[in-house]
Amino acid sequence: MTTEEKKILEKSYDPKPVEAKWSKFWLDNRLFEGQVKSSKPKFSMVLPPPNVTGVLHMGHALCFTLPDIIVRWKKMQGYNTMWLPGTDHASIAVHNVIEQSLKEKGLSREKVGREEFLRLAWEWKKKYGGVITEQLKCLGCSLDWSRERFTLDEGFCKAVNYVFVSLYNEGLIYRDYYLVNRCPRCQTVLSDIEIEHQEVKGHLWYIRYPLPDSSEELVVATTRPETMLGDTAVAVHPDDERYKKFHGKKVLLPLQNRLIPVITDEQVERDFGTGAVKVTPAHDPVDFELGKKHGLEQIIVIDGSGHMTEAAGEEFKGLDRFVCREKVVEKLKGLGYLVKVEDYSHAVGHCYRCKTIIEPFLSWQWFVKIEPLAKEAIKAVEDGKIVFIPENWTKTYFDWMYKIHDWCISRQLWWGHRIPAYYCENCHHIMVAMDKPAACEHCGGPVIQDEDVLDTWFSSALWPFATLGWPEETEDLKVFYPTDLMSTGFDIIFFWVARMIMMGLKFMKDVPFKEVFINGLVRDVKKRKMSKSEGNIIDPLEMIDKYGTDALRFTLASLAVPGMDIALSEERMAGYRAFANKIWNASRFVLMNLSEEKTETDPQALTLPNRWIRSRLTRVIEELNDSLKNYRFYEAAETIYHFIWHEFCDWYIEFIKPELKQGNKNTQAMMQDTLTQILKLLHPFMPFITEELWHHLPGSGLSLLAETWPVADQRWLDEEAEETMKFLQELISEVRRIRAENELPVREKVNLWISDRDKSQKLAGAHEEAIRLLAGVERIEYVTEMPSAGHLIKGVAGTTEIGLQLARSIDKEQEMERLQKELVRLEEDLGKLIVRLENPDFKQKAPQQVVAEHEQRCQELELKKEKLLKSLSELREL
RNA sequence: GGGCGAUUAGCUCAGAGGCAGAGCGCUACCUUCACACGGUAGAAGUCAGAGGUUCGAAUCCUCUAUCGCCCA
Repeated sequence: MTTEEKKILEKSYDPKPVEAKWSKFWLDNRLFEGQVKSSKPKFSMVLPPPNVTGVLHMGHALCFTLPDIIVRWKKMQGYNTMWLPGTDHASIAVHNVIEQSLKEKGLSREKVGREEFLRLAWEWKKKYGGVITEQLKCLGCSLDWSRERFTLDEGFCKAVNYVFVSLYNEGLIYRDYYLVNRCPRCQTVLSDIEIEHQEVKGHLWYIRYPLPDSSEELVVATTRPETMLGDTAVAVHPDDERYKKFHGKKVLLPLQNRLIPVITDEQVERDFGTGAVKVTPAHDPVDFELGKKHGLEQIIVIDGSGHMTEAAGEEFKGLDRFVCREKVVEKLKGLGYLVKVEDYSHAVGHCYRCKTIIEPFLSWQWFVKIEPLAKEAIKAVEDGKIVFIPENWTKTYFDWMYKIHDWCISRQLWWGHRIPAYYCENCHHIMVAMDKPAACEHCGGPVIQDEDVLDTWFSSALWPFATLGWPEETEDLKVFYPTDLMSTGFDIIFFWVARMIMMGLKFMKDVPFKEVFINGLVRDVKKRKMSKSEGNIIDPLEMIDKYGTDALRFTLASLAVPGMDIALSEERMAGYRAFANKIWNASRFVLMNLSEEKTETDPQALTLPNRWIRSRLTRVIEELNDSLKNYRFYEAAETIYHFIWHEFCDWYIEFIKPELKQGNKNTQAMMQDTLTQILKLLHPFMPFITEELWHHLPGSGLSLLAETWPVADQRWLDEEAEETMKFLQELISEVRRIRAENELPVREKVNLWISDRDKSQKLAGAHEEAIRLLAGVERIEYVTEMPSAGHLIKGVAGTTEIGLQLARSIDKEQEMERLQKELVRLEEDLGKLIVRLENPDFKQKAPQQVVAEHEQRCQELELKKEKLLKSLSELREL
């Protein structure tokens, strides 16, 4: 930048050109890339890969901004940082997109075939898969794009196959004929955790199952009458007196005219319905277990698309399951089998992708035997090798891990990692291998590969190490695994975090990350989930357009209280846009007041405001480090915000104006240096504006990101400067307050009297110019004896009495009223203190320091009260 | 049914034993020379309710109410 460009700043900050410039600059200069060979300590992370189908939403914005703050902070602290980005192939989501587009053309996946379908999917990925990554770059995240990965790229496929084969060979992956959750719309099975339970208002139908050749009958209650077509038993509790006479008998299944046994099992809940339940092993998870235990036949009456099968009977075959329900009920009613109907609400499983009601479905599927893996994963957290932040998520994690079910990993989809299992067409022998066997290892017959693909989460579970080149022994793997931090939402602790821990421990023999930071959900201002149907989505790109990326990032950081959901408000964002503008203008002021030649600071000759701001800065650095170390982003944001606006701008800059006017070079240099430190501290939160401003300062280098993080040098701490400054601030504020209360316009200059002459002259004497400027004062008098209240308007700064001399005369009544009001307020505070101090228990039991603080405060208030009373009596005597 | 969290200024939220806080909004004054996306000053609270522990509770414990989320 030329000197000319450096000098001139626009009057207000325009984020757009600045953001475009620096995001390109950072990438061009490869500032985000991790180094394989480096003497620095490493800090690595992997980005939770967004779906290729994704468009950037606030959840992403939050989940990516927070760790970016950490990465930039770490990098400036001298770490070799590496944050690996990438995308997830999102099996079901892409599958649905392609199927939809086929449907629009009057085609279906069956019609075009697997090969063509996959060709279309890859084409789609090429075209749209980069959208989300481009949007990510807008956020200014310091991601190492040279290491970008995709869960379906070549290396990843190899890793996935390797894992599948290994686990199979160890007996941790098996194939079973099992009742699984199937989405009839997506036409695939889903794992247990892909099911969302929702309360649904339904009915409880009571159906009569008669005993043949008898007038007796059993009445069963069910929420799904259509499944009765597949009943193979009725179950009662063995101790249920009502039904003892039915033990060992058979009942007639209406509509189907089959005889089914009455079985007894302790699992049966006697309180549910009539205490007798129908058993449909092929269509209900509980009944499935019951059926296995009692050796019952499994009759499939509903197929994978939610339609009735042949086994349901001629009359119902081909009907949709819900149409069939109505028909069955109607039929039962007509034949007198329906006893009654009750309203009943119960939880029903829905597909997490398309919200269709799940159908339990009996079929051959692949499973991961999870217990041995979960055991290690539990231990790692118990041993503190992985820490959840906030820690209450640990409990949730354990709760889930202890009652974990085997994981159904096969999906009846085409887009994804095809299961590396092969079947002999002759003898049906199963072979699991990295590559397709030429022929059956038993009989030499031809082999075909399993049609199904793996659950998307199976591959994402390998993300922290497969992205680093595993199963090859790469340098990246050696340097960057295990990663240091995983930042993600609580909604995928089970889907993803737990499984990464299991797979990492299994295949890398080490945890995939040391800390898991769980951020909240981003909600709208009314705390509702953002959703398209509600129309309450706040689009991050729109916000960036309106307020700038830095403002968006700062808003998210300031609202990120660990463990809490975020209610995002646009007003707040506008506030932080103003903050960006404030920094812009503070920098503008600094630039306008720098002299041409380069100056060095002389720490020995610093004036009060400089000593004060450096002392404060030192404390702020400590506070920031502490907040960031503990992921208290909101706290860090508040600290830096307050420091910049209300200390650096409101007091420091205002205070040094006289010194600058006098051409104090030392102050100039100090001001510039302080601004530099501030820009560094703010950089992780607001990378764009800070980078831009820093480049305007003389002596800047390649990038602020490559600079070192400020160190809290204890030598800068200056109690005396802070004390003096506090007095001057109180003094100035008190004058301003009195001015405002007496409606004195700025132009009407007043004279200021300050008591305690020796002390106050020592504190304020050197800063009269600043006091005059900030308080609108003409002449300052230091006195030992204050003139009486009739001549001055009185106030107290700290414990020092002050008085303002007006050009016009004082309104006695008004002034008395003002003082009276203040006296009342003061006495209230004092009263509370005295009550406490007069309590002997307090003095005895409270810590000495607390007692001392109370006593000191009490004395101060007493002094103040005395002065107020004196002023009042003086006025009264007038 | 089990679990987790919330309830503090008009709004959004901090605070986790020792003076009740911030931002926005509101009121009044101010276009003073970095900034009106600004400055100065101000008003605004039964810290959901009831008990308890403590010298002292918004903060710890128990219960209640309301709202939200997760799991079954």
